[in-house]
Amino acid sequence: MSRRATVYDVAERAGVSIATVSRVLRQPDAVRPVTRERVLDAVAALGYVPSGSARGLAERRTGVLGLYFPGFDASEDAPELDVLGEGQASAPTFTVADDPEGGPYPAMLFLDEVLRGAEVEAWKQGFVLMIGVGRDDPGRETVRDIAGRVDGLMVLAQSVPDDVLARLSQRIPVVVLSGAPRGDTYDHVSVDNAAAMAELTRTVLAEADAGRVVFLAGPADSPDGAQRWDGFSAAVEAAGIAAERVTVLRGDFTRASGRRAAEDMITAGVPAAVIAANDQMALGVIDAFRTAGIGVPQDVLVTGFDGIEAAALSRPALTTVRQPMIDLGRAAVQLLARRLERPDADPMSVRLPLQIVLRESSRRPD
Amino acid sequence: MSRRATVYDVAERAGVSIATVSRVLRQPDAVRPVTRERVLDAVAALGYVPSGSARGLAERRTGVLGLYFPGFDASEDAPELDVLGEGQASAPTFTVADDPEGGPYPAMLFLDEVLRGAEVEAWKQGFVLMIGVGRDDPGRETVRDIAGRVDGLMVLAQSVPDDVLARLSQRIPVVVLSGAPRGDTYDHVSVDNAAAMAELTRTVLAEADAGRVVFLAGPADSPDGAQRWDGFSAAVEAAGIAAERVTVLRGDFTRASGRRAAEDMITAGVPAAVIAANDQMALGVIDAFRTAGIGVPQDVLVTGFDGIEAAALSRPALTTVRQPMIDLGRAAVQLLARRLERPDADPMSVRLPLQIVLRESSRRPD
DNA sequence: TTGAAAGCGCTAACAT
DNA sequence: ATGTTAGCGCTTTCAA
Repeated sequence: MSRRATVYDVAERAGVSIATVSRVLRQPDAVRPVTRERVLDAVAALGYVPSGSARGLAERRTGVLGLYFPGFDASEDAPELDVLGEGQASAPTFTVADDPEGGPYPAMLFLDEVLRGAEVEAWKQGFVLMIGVGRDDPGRETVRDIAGRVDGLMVLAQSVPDDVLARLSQRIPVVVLSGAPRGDTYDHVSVDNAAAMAELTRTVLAEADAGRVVFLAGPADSPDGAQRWDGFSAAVEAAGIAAERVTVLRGDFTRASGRRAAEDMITAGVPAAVIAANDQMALGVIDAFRTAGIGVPQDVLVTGFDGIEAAALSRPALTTVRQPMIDLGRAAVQLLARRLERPDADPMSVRLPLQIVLRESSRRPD
Repeated sequence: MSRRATVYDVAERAGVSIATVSRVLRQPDAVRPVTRERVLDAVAALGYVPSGSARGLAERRTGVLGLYFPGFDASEDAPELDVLGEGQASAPTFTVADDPEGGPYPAMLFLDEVLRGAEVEAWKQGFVLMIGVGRDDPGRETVRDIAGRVDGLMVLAQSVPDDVLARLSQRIPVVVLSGAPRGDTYDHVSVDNAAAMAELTRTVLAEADAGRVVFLAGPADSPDGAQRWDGFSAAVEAAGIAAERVTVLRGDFTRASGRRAAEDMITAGVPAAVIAANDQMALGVIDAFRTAGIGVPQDVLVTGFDGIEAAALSRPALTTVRQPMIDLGRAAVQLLARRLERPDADPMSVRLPLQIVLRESSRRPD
């Protein structure tokens, strides 16, 4: 890996100018076949790979789309992994075990699916994807760093403060994912959290006494969480119960916080139904109830929100509202691609449909 | 979004030179506080975001790691999604349904988990990740494109031909994931497919007649698939059966191909056990057997390989060999980070342990 | 069809 | 502490 080959090296070796080298790579037909071959040979011989930075600088575009999100839920305390350490050679290449309960990592979650969608669509459209995960940087370096390297940026709602977002969008198109629309400065893809939660709540209230329902809320600063509360409280009020009278517990969207909340409920008296602001917490609730010997749905109904995979596969299967996560990612890419083509088009807001999925956990046995 | 602000604009507005602007951003302490403030004000006022291309060119490094993989399994025929079309406004914001069977997209698969691992580790180490998914490009443009934009590249085994890989590694460090080690030119992270498959096979042979076992192989060009076959055949021979006598069916790692293979088996006579080269195919086999009223594990044992999530959650739960997918991704990033620090270190090969997970599908009922 | 030369926007010596 | 300047490696007019 001596010194990296550049256009100059290739040009010299092929006996042509750097302009010709560039042409061979960009518009091969503009070069005489003989010349082209000579250049291609030199390219191969030198292992020449064009510098993306130089090209990006000269072309003033990169062909890369950025996706930025806040940070990892539980993965922040991912276990240490040190493959570079000693003692590798002596380790066994496999072990045998009876089905171990859950590994050290969480299952596929919201972000993974959004990412998958973005990948698929970027791939279809011929873009490359750059992924940045926020760290606790005061100066918001990471997101700016990414913004400087891409043609367009997708950000998860609330992962970036408004002022930073405003500045970034001065440089490149920005698409905001989910959450409440933020004015109409940016392109936006969202879902109708409130409407779906209201409907889901109505369904539950058909089976459970509105006065004995507990709402398990998300973190106070989550816009999605807030919208879900809005939908819930609207439905409860419509059923003739003041929202203030409902028991509200607050979690942080993690499974563990759901377990804790359920333990509190057990202490205070098991409710008729628990409506959680996301699946993870709902699953935690079910965990804790099971441990305590309380049956779902026999003794208490439970619902979630998001539609992660684990919700479909839990026992009992969890009633939830499925977000079109993959399509959210895809839509964001489409919006970005569109704006890159037509920079001056009006900001567009796309609202994707949610799907309420009724399953065992909310269906009182006959 | 007039013209993008550059260092020159900022410098002019702040009444300083471009060098000072650059300093304020790179080494703030080297600038007098008053000056720094002036510059920062100008930055904010102009919405200045440094160009990653220019910076990368000048610094000769980007801080980005690349991850390249072949293409999407089944997602190539992902359904059309057109969010930009008409009629959006009138669409309902949600729908209600009883638990729908499987959506249009596959569950979280091998690649998704590897990706997650890479993300986590890149995040920990302060790198940004660039993801490229291969298209059927003759000139291998995509991977070269990525290689030109990153400081180091991770590729999935067999997703890139040897000659291309060799060329790329002339420019930047390359880490190859999984599969058989390719000489010792690159850093490498792999697993011992053969040993684990041999052990798994032995376990199955303890319950099923070796003469009545079917091996469901992967595509002929998969090195992982080949290694799994090696392990299987070794175990079978050790049991006193010539490998040639074993019935071998070939699939392409998809669930559908597993279903087809099972249908063939049903026609030819249901075997005592099916050992599949990956989980997807094993799940397909179970699908088809269930449809035909053949019980797993009562009538036939089935095992997979990979340890994807769906394997743990299927009915019956699938015996498999769990790959440390997340750790594979993390290890690759660690290897890359190490090499960027010490470019001349000897190529390193890390072998991660597999875990054989015995579950219902291979456990003959008492 | 090919070459010469002027940027693209930034960093990092080197001067001051 | 700040300014000047020479690249970094490529694309793209404009000429020849």
